[in-house]
Amino acid sequence: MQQAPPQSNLESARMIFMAYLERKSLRKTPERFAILEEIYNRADHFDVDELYVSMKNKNYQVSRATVYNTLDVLVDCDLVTKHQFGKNLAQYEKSYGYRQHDHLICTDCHKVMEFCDPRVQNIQNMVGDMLKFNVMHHSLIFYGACARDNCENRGSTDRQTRSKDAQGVQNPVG
Amino acid sequence: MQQAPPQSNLESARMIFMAYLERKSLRKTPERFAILEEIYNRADHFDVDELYVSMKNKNYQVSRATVYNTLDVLVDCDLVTKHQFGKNLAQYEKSYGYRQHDHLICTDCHKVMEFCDPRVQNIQNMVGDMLKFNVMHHSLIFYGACARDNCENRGSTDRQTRSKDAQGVQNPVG
DNA sequence: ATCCCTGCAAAGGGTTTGCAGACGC
DNA sequence: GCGTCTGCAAACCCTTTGCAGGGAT
Repeated sequence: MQQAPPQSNLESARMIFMAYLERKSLRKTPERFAILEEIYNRADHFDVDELYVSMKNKNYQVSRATVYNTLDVLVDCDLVTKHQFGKNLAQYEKSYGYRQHDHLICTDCHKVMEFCDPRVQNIQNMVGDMLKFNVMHHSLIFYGACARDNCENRGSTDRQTRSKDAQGVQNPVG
Repeated sequence: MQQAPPQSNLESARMIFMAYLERKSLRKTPERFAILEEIYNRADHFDVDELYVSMKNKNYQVSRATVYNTLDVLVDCDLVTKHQFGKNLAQYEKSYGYRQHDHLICTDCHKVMEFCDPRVQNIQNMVGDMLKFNVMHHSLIFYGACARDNCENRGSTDRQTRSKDAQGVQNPVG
């Protein structure tokens, strides 16, 4: 009657982070661990500002510069993945204990869905071999229209006028 | 002893563009066709500024605003594809008469290679069906290390200090 | 005590926008 | 002639950077 505690991933991540900082001779500051914790307590995707505001709302004092800096470190040790979902706004997502997956994005409402297909890995291996390329990771995104009844901006194909329709949305990743 | 004229794609593209502008009741300005021509005479990928400078160098008077505006229109009618190769700098590429392909990017020297694997299309179709998602297009990028002898920045894995190593390169797409 | 890391604010760089004049229709 | 498109420059927004003070080692 009980689920696996969501803390377990956080705990593992914390240990991995600790080891990484040690190995690289980086300092184990409280800010770095607080940011890691905040990320691993979140679901889905987020951008820098969402993370920053979220921590501010919990009265945790951090600066944007530190958030940026720490995210770089976390991406480097593979605890966080950075995405560029077609906008000029980096999106992040925890990656430890999260099964390998790729994304579908609705170009109307910007909803993000996930899927997993092992053939992607096969392609990656084969192409890497053929082109003598040591592939470390990949990004696969399908863009299209979702089937939600309440999908916003449905059929707004008119990007002729300089409008904010498809670009100015603050929270693209639901 | 003669190759297929590179103009043929340009001619087709021009006609498609013409029809599109007509259908959308947009104006057929000389700037729009000049930009289309410049793009279809280029090879590989480019960013907005490269295109802008390239036209300036040929003494063709255009403004950046018009380049941005026209690229939007061209992307909308599928004559040009827009990429976000992990940086905050949009890259573009002509897409008519160019076989469908995906990309490998060297994280050291930023060299871009292309490959084509039909299985990607299969995955796209299957995932779209399963998740009731009308997939229009996709982006698949493999990141890794190329095998070139003269690959720059090889092994610069230290992104700890705030450096420009992996980010500040001006011409990432060779 | 050292010097890396944080926080702040300013700078940077790509993209968007407002406005006036030009020109396709 | 009307209304859209262009060109210019300023505004915008995310991200990076410089610097001084603070805290991890």
